[in-house]
Amino acid sequence: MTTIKEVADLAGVSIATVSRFLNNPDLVSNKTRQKVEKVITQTKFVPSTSAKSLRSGKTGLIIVVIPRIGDAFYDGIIQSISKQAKTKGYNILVKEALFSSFELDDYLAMINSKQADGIILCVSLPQKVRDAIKSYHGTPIVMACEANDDFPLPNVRIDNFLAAKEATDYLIQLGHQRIAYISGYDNSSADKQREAGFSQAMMEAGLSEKKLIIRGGSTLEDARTATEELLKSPIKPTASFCGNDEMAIGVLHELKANNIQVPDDMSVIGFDNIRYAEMTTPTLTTISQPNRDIGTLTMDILSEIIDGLDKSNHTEVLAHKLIIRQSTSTPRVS
Amino acid sequence: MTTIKEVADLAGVSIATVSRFLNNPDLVSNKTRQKVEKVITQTKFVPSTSAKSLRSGKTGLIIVVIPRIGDAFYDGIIQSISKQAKTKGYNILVKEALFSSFELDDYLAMINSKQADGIILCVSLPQKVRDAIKSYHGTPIVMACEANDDFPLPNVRIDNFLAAKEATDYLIQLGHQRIAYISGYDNSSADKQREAGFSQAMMEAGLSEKKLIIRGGSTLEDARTATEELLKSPIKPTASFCGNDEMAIGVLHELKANNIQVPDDMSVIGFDNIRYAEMTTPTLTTISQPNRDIGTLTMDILSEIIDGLDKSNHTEVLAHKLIIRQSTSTPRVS
DNA sequence: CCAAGCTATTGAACCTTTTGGATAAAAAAA
DNA sequence: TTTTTTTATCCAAAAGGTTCAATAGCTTGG
Repeated sequence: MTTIKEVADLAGVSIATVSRFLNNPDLVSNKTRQKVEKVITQTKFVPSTSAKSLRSGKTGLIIVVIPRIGDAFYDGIIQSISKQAKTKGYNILVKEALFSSFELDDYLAMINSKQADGIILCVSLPQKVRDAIKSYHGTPIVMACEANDDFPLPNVRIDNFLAAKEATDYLIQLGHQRIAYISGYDNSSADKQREAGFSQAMMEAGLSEKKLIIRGGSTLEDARTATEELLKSPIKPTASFCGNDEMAIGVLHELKANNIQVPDDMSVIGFDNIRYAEMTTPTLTTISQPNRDIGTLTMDILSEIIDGLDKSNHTEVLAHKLIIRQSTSTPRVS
Repeated sequence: MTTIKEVADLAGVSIATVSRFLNNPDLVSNKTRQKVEKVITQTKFVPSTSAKSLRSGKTGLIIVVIPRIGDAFYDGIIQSISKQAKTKGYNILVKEALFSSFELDDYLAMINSKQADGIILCVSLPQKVRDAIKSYHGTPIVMACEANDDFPLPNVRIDNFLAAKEATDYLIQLGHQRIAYISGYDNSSADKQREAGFSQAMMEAGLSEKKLIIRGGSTLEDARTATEELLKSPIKPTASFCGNDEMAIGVLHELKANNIQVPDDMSVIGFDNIRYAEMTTPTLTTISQPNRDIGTLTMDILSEIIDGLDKSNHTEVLAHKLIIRQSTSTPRVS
């Protein structure tokens, strides 16, 4: 591993000059510039990340935390964050916070150890973590798609409450009365908001008695048990609204396995509009989040905070959209 | 940001002792241990990552490069790598190498700058990168699911050639003669192997004239143009074999949009057995890769290399499996 | 009671880079 | 030519840890 010192020696200059060549090339004369450049290319010198960031206090890195690698929803977000990050000179790395495999200590280390210049959270912080970092503030954080109310962090998202209410209103307007809400990721504030929006819509329609809330999750297994519960419920829902598309697709699959026709016997609505939502049979009615815009904006705000602007409590709410496809219809008259 | 010096001062000990408390607690007496512990918890001290790794030459980090966040196939791999990494004391971060957004310089920086203790590549290295690092060797690398032959790196994978040949043989055995191969990710050596296996099977069956090779990709858009090409081909295939499930699902969707019945008018086989493969209509025949085993083994080997063992050219080939579902059948007699 | 052997702690060197102040060399002004 | 200004380079001090060799304080054995 070549060091800056070796490069300096080989080029016959001081290490300060090499460093300048790397960071402020215009401050070094043409002649030396060439000498240094030659040595650097032939030694394949790359400055040590740790030394660089120890000295400068900058890592050039943004860590994005998502609940699960391979969840189609985060595709667009990551891509737009990545793109925007590049224009600001940052590199992004993704951390999976799957099923509490990412623990308190991991969070604290990430936040307090200057491992990155900024953090984008696409997950809600577990209670324990919130408690632990309540007063203190290390690495700047912005939340995307999520938000927590007891410990506010700047965030960019849609109005999950309103979106869920609209979706539920749509089902009600179609004539459904007995409707189930099947939740998504545990521990997601967005999911809680969605559930609240659902309940609100049911209440306003005077259907509170006929609502059913089922704990879903994010795997096929979760969908299976949720569907089971859905089908054996005495309320006999004619429609179900899922906390995310992943869950909705699982439910669709399970309903088919149980010979329940969608939408005739059961309408299904998802949330997120992932790319698979239009590839199911029937295609999935869902709510679309402007994920690329969320990503771009999140990165912009994070970058401003890193540059010293105070954006605490800053909240940006973008527009969602109900996408009507084939999985919803008026309930079959029985 | 508290530093080790501040902790030392507050606890009335030297920084060496604090460091020892952190890394070799058994070398420090009970009394001092308590003093230091108290100060650390109340100052919320977390050692600086960069200082630590600058001095020790270790980062405790493994970077995993995958083609795309949100590709369901990498789910299991990342989870198993993560789990195994944890037992070895490493933390993993994921880098998306999407569509050449991750360039030569990014690769070189990652490999040469000691940013991580090891790298797991779930993508093939672009030619330019291979050329650039041919002789030199920085951070240890192991490939998972992929391999490149001109510049061999230790790798863990299935026999993609054989798997593809088997899948094709299966179609032939069902009675298909005019078969298309629709490729997956560009630049994937695994995909090239699959195509070769397909061609071999067709040749051995004397069907080389009746084969069709279409450049697919990894997005719905790619699937759309590939399906278009598939349908207007003079060869009129009765079966198509896709380089990955993502593509196969897209093709399934496009065929449906064109009113082509699967499997009656067209059999479809995918590759990877992602979780959505059993949720499509019809469910997807595909080849399953033992992705969790691949992940675990890859991490084991990487860890050994980091510890100094020589595993260059080490190749581990695990068993794949053809999973027959509803998307394949004998061709309709016409 | 003293030499020898432990144990717990410390001081200082070191890892690699950035950067501000000092210096030398070159160019411009007097 | 001498003085001033500008430009290019260098020296050395950080940055926050780890670790080795040295030291101080105790205990043990003879």
